[in-house]
Amino acid sequence: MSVDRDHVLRAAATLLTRKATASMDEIAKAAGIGRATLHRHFAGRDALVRALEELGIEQFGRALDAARVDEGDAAEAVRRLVAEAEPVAGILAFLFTENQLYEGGINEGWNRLDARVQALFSRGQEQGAFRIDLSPAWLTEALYGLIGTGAWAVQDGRVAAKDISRMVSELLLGGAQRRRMEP
Amino acid sequence: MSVDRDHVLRAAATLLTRKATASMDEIAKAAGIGRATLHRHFAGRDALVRALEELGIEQFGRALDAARVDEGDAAEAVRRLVAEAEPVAGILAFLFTENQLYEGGINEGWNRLDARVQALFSRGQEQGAFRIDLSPAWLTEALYGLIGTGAWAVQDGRVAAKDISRMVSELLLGGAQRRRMEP
DNA sequence: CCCGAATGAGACATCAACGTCTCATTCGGG
DNA sequence: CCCGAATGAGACGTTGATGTCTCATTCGGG
Repeated sequence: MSVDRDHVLRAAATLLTRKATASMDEIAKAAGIGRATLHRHFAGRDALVRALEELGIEQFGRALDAARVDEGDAAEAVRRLVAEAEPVAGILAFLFTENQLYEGGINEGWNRLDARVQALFSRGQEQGAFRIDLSPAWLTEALYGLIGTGAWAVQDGRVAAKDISRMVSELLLGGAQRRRMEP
Repeated sequence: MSVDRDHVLRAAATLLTRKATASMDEIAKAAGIGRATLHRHFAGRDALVRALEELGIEQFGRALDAARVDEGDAAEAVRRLVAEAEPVAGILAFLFTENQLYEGGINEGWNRLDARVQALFSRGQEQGAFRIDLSPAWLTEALYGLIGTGAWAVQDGRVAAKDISRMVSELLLGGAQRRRMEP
């Protein structure tokens, strides 16, 4: 009987990824519960979005952990990160745009995650694996942007789901041009 | 006295890029006109967004023309396109997300533009300049996504405006890894 | 200079979503 | 089995945005 809070959040994330302006009623229906019950668990839309943000931060944090971004070859670490982040891509896409849509305080949790991603790119630069003419800050933005773009492309059927992780990491790391690594 | 329709659209684009949910009243104020006058020129919010879409399509079409994407080295053509598209980046970012936010028919005009961008990437692949394991469709999505991400990053001061064109095209073409072109 | 057209400010009704509340129903532990 | 807790459906008032309308003011061409 008791509503599974996590299940509701995941349903909300799935719907909001597809339609960021979905109403509380639509979210409730998508989660298979009544609107009143939704309000019993989340004080309001803001609270729901904030909870979703917490979930996204936690999940992406786990992805960073699972990808062991501090270990081994930086490029491989980026590939692992993109792959681990794939299940959270939808939530990230929603939150990434949400932060642009509504002006308002950024959740402090993002700063920690941003720092870890930036550290990964910095490490890659220091090891000589990444070019230094693209700033870690921009590479971090691009990582988020490409993950979100990929999530939408899959959503709309423009790219196959099975390819998206490779498409994102390969583009981010190697770009569109044919290349050969330096010796 | 007569209101400059184009000026209103540009003001709306600037505001909506920063806050996609801005009300008609906010848009009117941003354009320096009264809300009633805004309604006299655009039947409603939908009409305004559609007009903005027309503007974006036209401007990006001009960017494609100016970049001469059918001529010369494909990589250089991409650089020219990104540079030419920079002034429209804000509108593109807004429309790109708008198309995700609200389900609804896509303006036919986008198909023509998409086709031209995809043709550019296909040409690059055929000439051996671009890798063939990233589909033109995905590269096109990535181009839009990175332009939008760049516009936001500049908006929020995370990347310097003067760098963004190079940041986008270099990442899109060369990726984050150090590389050397094939002989 | 003068009159018509366009504008700005604001009143007004409408509408959709929100948040709160009630009440009957249902689920599940004791 | 039974009672309490949780749920679903829906009514209700509120709020914010929308679209329409009026009216005084202002601009600019003739």
